[in-house]
Order: sequence, then structure tokens, then C-alpha cells
Amino acid sequence: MKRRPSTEVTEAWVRLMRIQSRVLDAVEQDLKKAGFPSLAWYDALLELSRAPYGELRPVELEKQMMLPQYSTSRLIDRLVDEGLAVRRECVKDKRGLFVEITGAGRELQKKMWNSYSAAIERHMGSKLSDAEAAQLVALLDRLGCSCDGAGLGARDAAFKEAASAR
Amino acid sequence: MKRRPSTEVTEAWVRLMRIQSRVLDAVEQDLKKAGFPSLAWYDALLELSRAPYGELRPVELEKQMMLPQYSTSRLIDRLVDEGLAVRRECVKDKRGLFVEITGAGRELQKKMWNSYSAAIERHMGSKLSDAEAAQLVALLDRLGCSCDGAGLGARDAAFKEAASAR
DNA sequence: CGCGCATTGATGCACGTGCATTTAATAGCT
DNA sequence: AGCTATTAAATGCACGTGCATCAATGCGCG
Repeated sequence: MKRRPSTEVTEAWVRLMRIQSRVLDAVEQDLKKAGFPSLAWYDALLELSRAPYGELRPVELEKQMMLPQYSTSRLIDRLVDEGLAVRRECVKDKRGLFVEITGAGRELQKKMWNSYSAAIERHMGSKLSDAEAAQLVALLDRLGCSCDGAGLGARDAAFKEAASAR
Repeated sequence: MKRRPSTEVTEAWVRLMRIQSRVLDAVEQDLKKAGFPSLAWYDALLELSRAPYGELRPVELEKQMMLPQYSTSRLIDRLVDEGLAVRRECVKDKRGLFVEITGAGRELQKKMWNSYSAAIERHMGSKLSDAEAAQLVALLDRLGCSCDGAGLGARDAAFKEAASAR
């Protein structure tokens, strides 16, 4: 509790914060310029499109995306408003409901992946060899050791897509 | 433009986004639990405290922190509301003004650094050797190669403090 | 000098998020 | 069955942020 971070660690903290926000910003800007909504929408659409029957309980979506409950509720609101998903009644548990992706939702997700993957390549892939990327993954994972392992994070969506797009 | 990111790169993207947000969240929570305001306030206070006469033009602060103009303007609002800084007229250029840190502002900044540095140590330092931290810095820097080099980022504040606290 | 343009900083509006609370339905316990 | 606790989802409120715009001042150029 008393030990101070070393210079190296403090530098790593600074870089982690700054570079991440720059890279994220660059990718989000690319998507926005292409006329697409934010990454949160993409992640939700991907989760839905990968789910059996293209539908999930909000609670499931929430766990997948590691988002707070209310945040998920409102994200669904917006997807529904745009016709990318629909809310369906859940007969099993009348408290709950199902969110089902629509055709338009599936289409948008696919189109977004084109821009999204290109942006990842532009802002990360072109600056890092595969070996360096793997090294970076290993180092970052050391920081995430206290992770519950349960829910997959927001941007994991990208990886799952990459895997299935192959 | 056509190349797709490799598995390694996509994984690195996912990790960078997820781990950063987890670590940042953990540190911010620690600060909040200790009753302190957000890191943005800290960064601003540190920049001011390090400036000659403890004062800066909003434009300067904005460049240091790499924040949009309106964001800086409102951050200053809040600092002033809490008595941590004051706005002073600028005789040289009547469009502008000076923001000057108060005694309370300097005190808060110092107190926050105790919690802040402890949080960095807890959430990063304790999970990474110095060598690993240095490696992480090197890898992240490769991603930031397209940086202007001019303005120092928000969290750089931590490093500068660390250096001067030594 | 006088006009147009750039710069500094503030602000109205829309929107996203966190927090707390609310509503409804289910599960569990006696 | 009846009462309470728990869970699913939505929502009101405060607040932060992005975007566009504005008012005021300063600067350059004919």
C-alpha cells in the first residue's frame, strides 16, 4: 500500500491510457466518417447475430458486453428505434423479453465489419508485426489477471467476427 | 485498404480496448472511493501547479491535456466552482484570460497523487515487472508513431508528477 | 484607417452514462 | 397459500461530452 509505482510502471500507465484513447478515437472516427454508428452498436449487433435464432435476453447481452444493465436497456431502445432489432415477449419469464436482430440489423453488422476491420488494420495492423501484436497481447493479459473470465468484453466481438469471417 | 487484420492484431486490438478500460475503471473507482474527483481534474490541477505562477491560458491547458476547447472551458468552470482555481483577466489579450490554481487546488492535487499513485501501483505495478512495463511502453509507442509529438497527453501528468515527486 | 478573417472562450442543444429507484414477476421459505 | 427476497427491465435526474454557434477581440492587408 505504501510502495510507489516505478518510473517504468508509471510510464506504462501513461502510455496505456493515451495510446488506447488515440487508437480507439481513430477507429471510431473512421466508422463515423463512413456513416456508421458507434462500436457499441456493432458489438450488440454481432452478439445478437451470433446467438441462436438471432435473439438474446437483455441480461445475456449485458453479460456478453460487460455493460451496466441500464446501458443495455437503452442501447436496445436505440437499436429498436432504428429497426435493427425488435423486442419480443418472453413466455417463459414474463419479467423478461427477447431482443431479436432484424434483417437490417444483420446487414448493417456485416457492412460495419468491412470498415471496422479496415480501421483496425490501418491503425494497428500496419504498425505492428504479428509477433509484436502477440507480445502485446501477452503483456496486456498480465494486467487482466484479476478478470472473472466469465463475460467476454465489448471488443471481443471483433475477434469472434474475425474468426468466423475467415 | 483491402488487407484484413491478422488474428494476432485483432486480438491485440481487443485486449488493448478491454484491459485499458478495466484498469482505468479500477483506478478511477479507487479515487472515487477515497472521495476524490475524476482524473481529468487531477490532470488539470497538475498542469496548473507546474506552470509558472500556477497559471495558464485555457488554450495552453487545452493543448497540454489534448482536450477539446469546450471541454476545457467547462472543466475550468468546475474547478472554479469548487474554489480550486480562479479565472483572471488577461491584459495582454482581452479575448483571453488566465486560470490560476489556488492553495486549495494545490493541496488537493498533492493529496490526490497519494491515492492515484497507490492505485497505479496496485493495478499495474503489482502485476508487471519493471522490464515488462518497459516492454509494454515500447510496444505501445509503436502504435503512437503518428503522434504529433507536440501536446502531452492527459495521463502524462502522472509521469511528470512521478518525476518531480522523486 | 477600415474591412474581412482568425482566434479565444462560452454556451445551447442533443445525446450518452451513472446512480438510484420503480415496476413487475418469480423463487424461496415457513 | 402467504409473505419476503430476488431478478428483469425501464426510467427520472444529474452530469459530462460532442457539435455547432456566438460574442468579443485581435490581426493582416489593401
